[in-house]
Amino acid sequence: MDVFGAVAEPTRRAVLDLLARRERPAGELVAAFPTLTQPAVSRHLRILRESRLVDVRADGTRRVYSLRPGALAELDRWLDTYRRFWDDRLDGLERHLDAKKSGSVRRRTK
Amino acid sequence: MDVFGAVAEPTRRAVLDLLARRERPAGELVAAFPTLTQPAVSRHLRILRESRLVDVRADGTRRVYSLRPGALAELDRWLDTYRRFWDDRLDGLERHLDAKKSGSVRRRTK
DNA sequence: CGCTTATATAATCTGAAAGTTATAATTTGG
DNA sequence: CCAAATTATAACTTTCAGATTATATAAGCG
Repeated sequence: MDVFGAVAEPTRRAVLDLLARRERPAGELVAAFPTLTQPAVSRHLRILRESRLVDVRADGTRRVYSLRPGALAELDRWLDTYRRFWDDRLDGLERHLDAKKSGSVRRRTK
Repeated sequence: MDVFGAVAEPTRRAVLDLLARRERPAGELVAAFPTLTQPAVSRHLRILRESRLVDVRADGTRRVYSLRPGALAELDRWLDTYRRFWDDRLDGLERHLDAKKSGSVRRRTK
């Protein structure tokens, strides 16, 4: 599965959101989705692994997952082609600069 | 179908790529995919319409499709959360500025 | 060692997505 | 009007992603 397919799934985006804050062992991620079974989450993690969106490191029996930067950059590059369609008022650049200066995550503008 | 799901499909991304250069009637888009039938492409166009990624305008019997900026901005906003993970070397900003200055589409860096 | 804990994999089921053929709807030109 | 052209929709089939249950694998602990 490619990166586009990987992030198309809401649960997987939620996993990425959790990992964006901090790395977590698989069990914690399983617990974060009470409506899903452990194998279901494990399968999502496998897909995220295979599409290079996350890293895993062993810690005893635990498997600690962390976000992996590179893969999402592919999405960003794809968006480059289209960015000019809404970017002409420089909003995107302003957001970009703002995010960098403050070092924090920008809130939605609208 | 949401925007993430819409762009997850390779054919639909190819349609967006074609529309990024210029607007095109449905028939031209159908012709661009010789391995698919007309209804198959028409269905993809419907999905792109419903997810607000394209606009349609009637021209006689023709239906002229064009790219619609707003929807992809949602993807861009989602990426904002993760951008800092690969943006620390300022590459993303440089690309951003470069693309704006040159007014052209940046080639892949690697 | 076994037993428990943590996670992954296998086998299977199910529903949704995407493709096909056939047909409808709409506009235009003669 | 009628026929051709263009596009959309309907009905159906097939493929595939995502879920479940059951089981395997592997590490830590008494």
